[in-house]
This record gives sequence, structure tokens and C-alpha cells, in this order.
Amino acid sequence: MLRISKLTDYAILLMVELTREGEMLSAHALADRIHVEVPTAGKVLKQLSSAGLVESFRGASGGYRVCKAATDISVADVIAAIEGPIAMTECSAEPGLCQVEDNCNLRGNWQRISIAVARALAEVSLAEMAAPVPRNRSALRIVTLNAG
Amino acid sequence: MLRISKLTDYAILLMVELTREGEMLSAHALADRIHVEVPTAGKVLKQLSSAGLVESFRGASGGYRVCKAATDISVADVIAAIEGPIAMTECSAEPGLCQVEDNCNLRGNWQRISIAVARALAEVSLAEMAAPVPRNRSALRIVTLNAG
DNA sequence: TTGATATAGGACTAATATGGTACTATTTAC
DNA sequence: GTAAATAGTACCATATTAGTCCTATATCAA
Repeated sequence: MLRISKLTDYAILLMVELTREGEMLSAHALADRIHVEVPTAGKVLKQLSSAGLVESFRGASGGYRVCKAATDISVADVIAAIEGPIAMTECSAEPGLCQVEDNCNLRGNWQRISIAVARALAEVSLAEMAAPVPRNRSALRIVTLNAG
Repeated sequence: MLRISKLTDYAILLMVELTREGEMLSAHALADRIHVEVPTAGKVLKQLSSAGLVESFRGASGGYRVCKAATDISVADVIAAIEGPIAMTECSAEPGLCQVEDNCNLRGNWQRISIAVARALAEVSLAEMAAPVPRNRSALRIVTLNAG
């Protein structure tokens, strides 16, 4: 089903909440808002922090705050922070893993597909994610391989 | 890492081999070509068969054969045959699973992103996957959300 | 200085998904 | 009739994922 993990889904929700708020929020408050347990939210927030998407403040009245505006953070940024590089196959992420030499001309094409998907996700900001779906607009432009 | 499963990867390889060959191939011969065990190849081939991408012939000198030309089968077709509908989140595949009402305006956007990814994959045929990566061409057009 | 509160980091457990294997039934060619 | 091949089902081992817990450290306030 080509899906992102639950933790990545939480990460998007957390980032949307944080960018909405603008100010600092504790892990507890955030966990309440997205309806997950506090340790789970904490786990995701730690990853977002080490990826540089949010900054953390320890101690009493500490918490998390976004580093950039909602328009400057993409869905791809958040996915990459939790799941690592966006790649659809092992061999498109790391070279040398495909033992089937004859078929390895597929690898380049997989890389191109992965890049296309990554770009699609990079074009969507958290601000757009948080906004309601606009009506009467073509959802997305179609991507084509081998576009001239 | 937003990846497809190994079995889906096998499915792409199997379909490429079958479209290359054009004629019928046994599960054993196919397993040899893509370097997996015969039962594993068989498992994938059964799914491809029930999805209508290949037709199967039982009995001695039986095997599998593609139903359409390589240019008429997309990567999305093969992925969908193995993994089901292409959707990045649970809620974009099935409605009513998101318990966070306030955040559910994200759902529509997830659906649009999933559609974009699905379209990108639908635009790539097996013929293109099997071909070497062309040089001096822009890899892919960029997808944008909210494209006018 | 002390206590309360909060994140950092790591380890651990449970649940789920995936990948692979085995077995039996059925079909077909020779 | 026999051999060869797919169909279908069930099963197991492993890997991944999700979630929890514990300790250390930092900060604020009384």
C-alpha cells in the first residue's frame, strides 16, 4: 500500500500543531492534541528535534517550538526526518545491493521514480497540509517519466 | 523510507522478464532469472494472475504469459496488484478511521498526495522501466499541489 | 539549596507485517 | 498412467514497528 509509518503520520500532525501554535508547546500538551500517549509523542519529537525541524527547551516550562514557518517546511522534510531518505527500493537508496546484474538497469529508473515522489512531497508545505482542500481545482499536475 | 515491499519489487522484475520474453515462461524459469526461490516467485505470480496482469496455464508445459504489451502496463498496475490501492495513510485509503476530528482536514490533502504519487507511477510503463535511463533529459516533471 | 517539571537518551517489550516454506489438489501434455 | 506444472491453503521464522519504561540532565521557582 506504499504507506508511511504511523510515527511519520504523528510527526506530520505534531508539526502542523506546532506551526499552528507558533509558540512553545510541551510534549504533554502536544500528545493531548493529537491523541497519542506522551512517551510516543516524545519519541517523535526527539527525532524531529535531532533533524533540526524543531528546537527543544529542557527544564521546567520547557517544550518544543518550530524553527521555521509552516510555508518553509515540506511534507518531505518531515517524512525524511522520521524515515530517512525517500526511496522506494533498497537499491535506489544504496548502490551495490542488487545482485541481479542483468536487471540492474531498473535501478536508475527506480531512482528517478523515487526522486519524482520526493519532489512531489517536497512541493507540499505544512501550511498547505493544514489548509482545507480547495475546491474546483485540478488536484495535482501529472508527473511523467521521460518528459522532454 | 517510503518503500515498496520486496514482493512488489519481485513482481516488477517478473513482469519485466515476462514482457521481454513475450511468450510463456514457467515459474521455475522465471525464478531462475530473477534469482529467487521458486515458491516465492510462484506466490507473486499467483497474485499477478488474479489481478489479471498475467494469464496462467496449468499442467505440463504450463506457465505464465503477459496479457498486455509492456507499454500498456504501468508500474502502478503492478504495485496495486501486490499491495492494493496506493495510499500513503490509512485514512486516505479508508474513511472514518481518523479519530482526531480537528486534524481531519489533513485527510483530503493526504488523498491528493496519494493520487499524485499514484499518477506518477501510472505514467511509467514496464517498457520504460526495462529501458536504460536516458541521458540529458530532465528526469521528471515536478508535481505541485494547488497547481492552477 | 531543594523540589518540581521537562526533555534526552537508551533499553526493553509487545504487536504486527513480511518473507519464505511446505503440503495437497488439480490440470494438462505426452 | 505418469510427469510436470499451477492453485490454494496453511504455517513458521524473522524483521519491523509501535509503544513503554527508566535514568540522566537541564531549568525554573520557592
